[in-house]
Amino acid sequence: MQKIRTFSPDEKLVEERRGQIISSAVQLFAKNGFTRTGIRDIAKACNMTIGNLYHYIGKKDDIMSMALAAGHETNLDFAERTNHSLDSMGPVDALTATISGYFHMVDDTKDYTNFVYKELRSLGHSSRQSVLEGQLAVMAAFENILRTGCLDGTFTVTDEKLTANCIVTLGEIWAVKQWLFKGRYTIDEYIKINTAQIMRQVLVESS
Amino acid sequence: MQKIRTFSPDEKLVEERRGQIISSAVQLFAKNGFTRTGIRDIAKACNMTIGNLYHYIGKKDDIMSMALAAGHETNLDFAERTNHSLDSMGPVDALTATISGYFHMVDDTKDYTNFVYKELRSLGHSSRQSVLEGQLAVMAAFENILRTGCLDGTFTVTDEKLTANCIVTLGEIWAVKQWLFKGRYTIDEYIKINTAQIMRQVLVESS
Amino acid sequence: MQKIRTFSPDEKLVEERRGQIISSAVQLFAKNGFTRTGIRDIAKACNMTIGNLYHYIGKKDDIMSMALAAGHETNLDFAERTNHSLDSMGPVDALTATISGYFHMVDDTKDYTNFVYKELRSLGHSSRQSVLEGQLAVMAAFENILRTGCLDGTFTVTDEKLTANCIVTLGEIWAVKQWLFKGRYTIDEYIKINTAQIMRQVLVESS
Amino acid sequence: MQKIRTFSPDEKLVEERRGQIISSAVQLFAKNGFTRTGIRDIAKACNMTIGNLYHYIGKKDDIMSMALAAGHETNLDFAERTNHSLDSMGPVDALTATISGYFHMVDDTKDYTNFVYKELRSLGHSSRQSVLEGQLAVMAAFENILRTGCLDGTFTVTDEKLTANCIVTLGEIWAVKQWLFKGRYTIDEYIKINTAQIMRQVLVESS
DNA sequence: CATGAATGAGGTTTCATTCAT
DNA sequence: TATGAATGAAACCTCATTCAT
Repeated sequence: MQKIRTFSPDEKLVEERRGQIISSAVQLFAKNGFTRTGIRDIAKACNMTIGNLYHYIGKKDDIMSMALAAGHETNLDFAERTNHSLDSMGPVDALTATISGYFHMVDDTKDYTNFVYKELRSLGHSSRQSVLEGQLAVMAAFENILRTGCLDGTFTVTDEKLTANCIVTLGEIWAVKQWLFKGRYTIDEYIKINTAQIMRQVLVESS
Repeated sequence: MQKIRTFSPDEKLVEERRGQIISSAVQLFAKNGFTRTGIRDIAKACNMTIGNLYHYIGKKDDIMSMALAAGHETNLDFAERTNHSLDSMGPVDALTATISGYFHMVDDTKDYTNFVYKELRSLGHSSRQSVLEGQLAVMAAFENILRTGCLDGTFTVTDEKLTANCIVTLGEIWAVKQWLFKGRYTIDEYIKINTAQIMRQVLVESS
Repeated sequence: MQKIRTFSPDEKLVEERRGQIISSAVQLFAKNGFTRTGIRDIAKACNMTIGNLYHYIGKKDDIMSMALAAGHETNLDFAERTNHSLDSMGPVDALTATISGYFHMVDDTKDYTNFVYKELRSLGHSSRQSVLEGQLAVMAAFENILRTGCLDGTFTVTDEKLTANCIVTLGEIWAVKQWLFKGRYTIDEYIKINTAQIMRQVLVESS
Repeated sequence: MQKIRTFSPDEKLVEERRGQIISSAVQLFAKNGFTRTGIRDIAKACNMTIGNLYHYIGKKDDIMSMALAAGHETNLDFAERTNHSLDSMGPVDALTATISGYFHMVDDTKDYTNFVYKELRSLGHSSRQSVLEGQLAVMAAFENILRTGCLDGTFTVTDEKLTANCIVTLGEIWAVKQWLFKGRYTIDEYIKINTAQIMRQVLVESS
């Protein structure tokens, strides 16, 4: 988590420029992958010259680190918020709300999800660990809801880990398989159908 | 599907060498991505010299094309075999067998699956179409079973496409998220649990 | 010796700023060389911003020119003072005093000496000529003393040029080979021993 | 002392090409310094293309390392040979022969000497130590002769280290101050005069 | 059939210099 | 007078591909 080199003393500006860089870059990374995306492409995409871009980063890899860090934080935040949802709701509502929240989050950060699917396996050890940590936190949040539901008899689940993974994956796949869903479903329809299916899986059968 | 250049007239040898090249390359592509994998790495991995390797391919891209073509064929074969399964079994058995068959196939070709997840979005239009066609064929096979089951009252499914996608995805994810499953489940356990879950989703509730 | 561009009409200030710039820069040039020393490093070392620094110089090369000019002047001054020393002293005292004066001067301007040793060969023709002229002036001053001593029978020297060069070099080497002398000799010890050795070389043997 | 990357398995060729590279590069480094010398310049100087040059080195720095290593070895060899000279000669002959040998060696490797004078201060710690070690070995060889001569009453020297340094420096300066000597002295004349001077310094005065 | 040295275009990165504020 | 963001040329380095042996 070391500081990234910059030549500018103006922290506000640095933050702003880095934001532009990351969001342009993640789009390109998601489409073409890290290696195929040239610095020139990134610079062009965020209307900077190459030289200027390098005032805000130290090297190309830094862009990836920053993008991963941002996504990681988003995941941790989501997990934290989710863990509070059980305070005010029953398991069924909590699960419904969390699925919807997660799927919407994925929809808002499609590029990040695709980028991670593309690059995860080629990341260095520490970056990779950090990404996985974020994903595990989200899964743990779902597991928590499922476990609570099992304890009070609302849900019946053989293996919470696997079910949580299934839910998370269905969300991610929305971003990853856009080619399949585009034009067929809106995100809300997709959520509705999948939520129904998931509920069929986990709810105790009411005779 | 244009012919790939070779300098050798011996088709047997060409076939053999290309097989070596593809299987070495797909491993590397899955781990490091196409661009990060150098011709040198591929040559080393299959114990050829660069010069010799270039006797059997025309350019680096050809290796990718060949790998994709091989995967495509595997998918089409699988779909075809599956479509015959209903001739001799009921929908429940057919679904169970097909899930198992598909998941095992993914397990046997993990590298290919990861490679596709990594590179699909950066492929050129025609290669991409061809890959998607293969995936759709597999999905269609599952849809076919589900639809048959619905017609005879065994299954109840809101949206066959989505359910088929869910099944296929759960299979692929076995390869893609090895970091999550490794050491926790064997492929057979994974199949068993997921099959059970899927059945809960699609089987008509027997009161 | 063309004028160096400045945006400031205040000559006092220009002079002052340039002094700061040169002394910071020469230190860095001596350690890292001209090319490896960035404008940024120089600006930081003299607590200016890049923009401000460029108000007092036209281009990076100007800093080098100014540094060389300053050293050149120091050399000429030294040579001039030396040429007067024979007016009031005999050759032995004059030589002793001049050696001491020269070695102390080198000690005071170590950075400049190292900088010249590093960069001399890569200078353009005219800068280079100017530096050499300064060095020759100093050598000539020593030659003059030696020649005078030879004429009056105090010294015996085969080749005044070479002996003068030897003396000057022993002085310069104090700055250049600091790694060898540091902690072993003070400048005054170094002067004492070397003076003795030089005297043994040049004094007529008194039987 | 780690191996330098090469793509060629032919060690003979690698050795040969590296020899060409080093000798071309050292010339350029001596004249323009390491940083000002571009890879293009080096490639041009040894009639290679940039790409081909990079088959025999890993990075520009490697060229410097190799050049330093070669010079280092030359120094150690010289020191070793010198240490045997006392076996068969008296101190006076040994000193005369060694001075001549050393000065000739410097003359043969002028570029290396100039290169070291230019770059020593900007080298990283370990390269630097290695160069200094070589220089100290040569100095120690001279010290050894001087000390032997003092013990048997032939020489009288106040400080062997300083005298050894003086001798070595006079040799190096032949390469460094070519501008001063060129056209005035041949290397043999330079050796003759300096040897005489040094002898005057170190020989016990015979009344 | 096999080899690997050679090529050169294109990628990333650095840095002196300018100029609007 | 002072600032530092922006520029773009040029540096280093990689790698797919060819071709003489």
